[in-house]
Amino acid sequence: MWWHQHNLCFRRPIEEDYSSGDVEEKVAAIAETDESAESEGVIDSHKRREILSRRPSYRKILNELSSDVPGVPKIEEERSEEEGTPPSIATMAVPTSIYQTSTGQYIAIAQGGTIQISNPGSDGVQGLQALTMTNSGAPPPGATIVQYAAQSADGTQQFFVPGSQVVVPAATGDMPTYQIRAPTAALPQGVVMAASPGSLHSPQQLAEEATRKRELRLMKNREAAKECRRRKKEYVKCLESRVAVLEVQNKKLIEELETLKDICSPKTDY
DNA sequence: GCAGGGAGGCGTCATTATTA
DNA sequence: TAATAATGACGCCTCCCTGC
Repeated sequence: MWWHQHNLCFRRPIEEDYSSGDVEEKVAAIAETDESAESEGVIDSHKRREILSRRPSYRKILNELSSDVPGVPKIEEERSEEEGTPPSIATMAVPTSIYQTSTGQYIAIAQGGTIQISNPGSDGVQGLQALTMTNSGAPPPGATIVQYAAQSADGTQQFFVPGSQVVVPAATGDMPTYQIRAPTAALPQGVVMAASPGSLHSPQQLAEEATRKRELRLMKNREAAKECRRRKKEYVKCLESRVAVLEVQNKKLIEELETLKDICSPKTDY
């Protein structure tokens, strides 16, 4: 079976170095080699073991198990509704720009103008808050008013924006409102200007950029670790259920074998 | 109530796998 | 091949159970 091929060995020796890709092809090729080798009595078991001990992905394992076994749920690429993802996030576009606020929140501006806010401590996309961009009212030339229904915004956030853009607080209405615009006029108090990576000069700016990148990387890895643990739990559940099924099958086969033995071995009456 | 231990989750780092 | 995602390992924390 497939999981026997992988031998559930997730950690390969460090000194071993494989190039990525085509595990299945290599396994199949080795299997063919084994068939021909059996006649010669030579099996390259070491090479086979090396390739088969490659650490698999839980997602890949479970998806392939699912294709083999009907009824086994597949791991979806994105989280399902069990995670409580709002419907608007389900169709979330890929962020093209990610900014960080002074309070640590991350703002992703996707293609099409969709804006999401993510809290670093939040659980994945659950922390994302959908924003809407409007041009209502009479914004200054070149300005876009950003309205968002933040649940915990204090209205005093400062956004780090790459390039020469700034985010200007513009309270118009009940919701906190910001404007992203070029600093053609004098900057209001509290507005933060951030240079683009290409124009960073001072060590302080470089350090801030490095810190931002690190925070972003940690946040992504944090979410990845959560997702990985969720997949691992699902994978273990899948294996446990498969063990139960196979035990039942094994028991039935043993019973069937005993029945056939009784039928095929006539009693000798002397 | 309290100490101790096991289980489970989380964040981070290092490493490996995958993708563009 | 570089960038990114995925995952193992480790340490820490919290919760729950058990024995005293």
